Amino acid sequence: MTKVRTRFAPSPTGFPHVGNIRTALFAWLFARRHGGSFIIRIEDTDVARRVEGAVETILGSLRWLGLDWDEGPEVGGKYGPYFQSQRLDKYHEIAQQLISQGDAYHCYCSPQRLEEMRAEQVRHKQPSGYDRHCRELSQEERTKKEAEGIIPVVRFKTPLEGQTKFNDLIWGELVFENNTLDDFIMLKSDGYPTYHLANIVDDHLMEISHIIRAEEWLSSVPRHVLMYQALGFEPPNFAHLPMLLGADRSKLSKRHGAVSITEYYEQGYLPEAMVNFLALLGWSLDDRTEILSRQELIKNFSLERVSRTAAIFNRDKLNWMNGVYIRSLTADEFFEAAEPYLMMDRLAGEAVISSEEYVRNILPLVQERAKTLAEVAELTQFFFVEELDYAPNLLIGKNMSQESTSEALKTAQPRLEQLKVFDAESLEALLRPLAVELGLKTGQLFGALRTAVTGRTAAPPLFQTMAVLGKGRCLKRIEAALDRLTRMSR
RNA sequence: GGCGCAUUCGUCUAGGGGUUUAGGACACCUCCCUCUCAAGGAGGAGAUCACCGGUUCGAAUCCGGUAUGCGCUACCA
Repeated sequence: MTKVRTRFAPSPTGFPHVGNIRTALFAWLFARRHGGSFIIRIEDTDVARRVEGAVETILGSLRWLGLDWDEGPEVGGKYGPYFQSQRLDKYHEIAQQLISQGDAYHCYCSPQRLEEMRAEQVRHKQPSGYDRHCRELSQEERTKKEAEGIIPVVRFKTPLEGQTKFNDLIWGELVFENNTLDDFIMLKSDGYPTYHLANIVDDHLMEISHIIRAEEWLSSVPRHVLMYQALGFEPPNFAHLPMLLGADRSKLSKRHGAVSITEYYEQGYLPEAMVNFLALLGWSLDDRTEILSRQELIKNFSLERVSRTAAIFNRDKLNWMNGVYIRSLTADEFFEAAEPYLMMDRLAGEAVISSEEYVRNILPLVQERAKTLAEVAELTQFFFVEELDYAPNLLIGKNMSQESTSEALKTAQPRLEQLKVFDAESLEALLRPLAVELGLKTGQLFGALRTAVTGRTAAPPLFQTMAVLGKGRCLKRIEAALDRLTRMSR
């Protein structure tokens, strides 16, 4: 195989869609798997849809996921420039060449005429497509149009008959009848190329070996192949990836929830989990392996194992996988990962700054309970608040009354007070026998204490939680709990 | 309307003529562990392999048709 060169060619028209990022991942994996190059090319040929800052966001997302590029924005490369808006001369040159060869022509049709033509076609339920009105214009007709000041577009002169065949690494051999293709626009009247022109020119000039992109481009391939043929260029290999769908099986879009990869960062998904999850959307190693590290992914990735059916983005599975990755972190790594999210919360953020040690003690208690990093601040909130806020009846456990609960807490109070070493072992050694003494089940006593101390019925294990909280806070909270209980009876 | 593609548990998927009582994972349910929640362990339920026909001794796997879905059909990518 010749040197592998793949590219990711986003257009900066908005946020980085997870579907696009998945495409980037596959192209990156393929390049890395074969020791090739991964190139980023910005397809900014649609002036009207260009969005400020989009390029930065896209690049930032790739960096976050660890998808590094060998050529492209910021790093340069000998095939640059990597922004199509800076390569206009190349497209004009090729367009001119095709015109001279008789493989392309100027079209002076107005948008209105095209629109009417389309409406007419729809009305008569005819195949849509350009009617080739300007295909055989004479020199005089053209000079006349030019004199009128009409700026033409350039259309490709698609062969009227014959077939165009090509092989796709994922879909196999595909055949299209040329007469179902119309004379598409290559160069717009604003001087910018359309996707089709810019794409084939750049992929050729940049010596791209494998075009790995989404399935939605599959039906454009014959057009591209026709252009490659007219130009005498060797077409690259094609590999079209199956689509990513929303839960209702329609193209993944905003109404399906988070579609921008940036939202996954914001919600606290780990890049490793995201990469692993995305890789499994349309690709699999075998019938059982789910968790694969970046290195394993690179080592095993192959286009042969890419599926041909569209995949629905399954949020539940992502959550599970993110949990797996969170649990695999060391305490230090988890702290590093969670810190930025903690900083976004006022109380947790203050704690990180004023007593990092305290926070470092807290985090292990929620690590195996968190599905996302953004969740950590919420899970640990009770460690940071001054006053707990909860419904008093949460203190009263199963088969317990207000009195028995008060009694239990009151008995525990002085004993905790007297405890010399306030760690998990000592607490357990103290509280288990206490439950027996009070004639309570451990769940009853511990439940009351848990609510008193955390304000919740679901929390990390009690003894560790109390130990981290410290004797002072625990006693204060138990006192507050007793207050609530007595206030209840009035 | 035309062209193209796809269709295996709710979801992601394995399996590509006999080894399949169609395997795994998420989600769901039960039980175990257990101070709650998680995590972990053991089970369970869940797929007439879209449908119809054909080829074959034998089809989820090959072929044809139908249905459904998706993509393209822009001076958007």
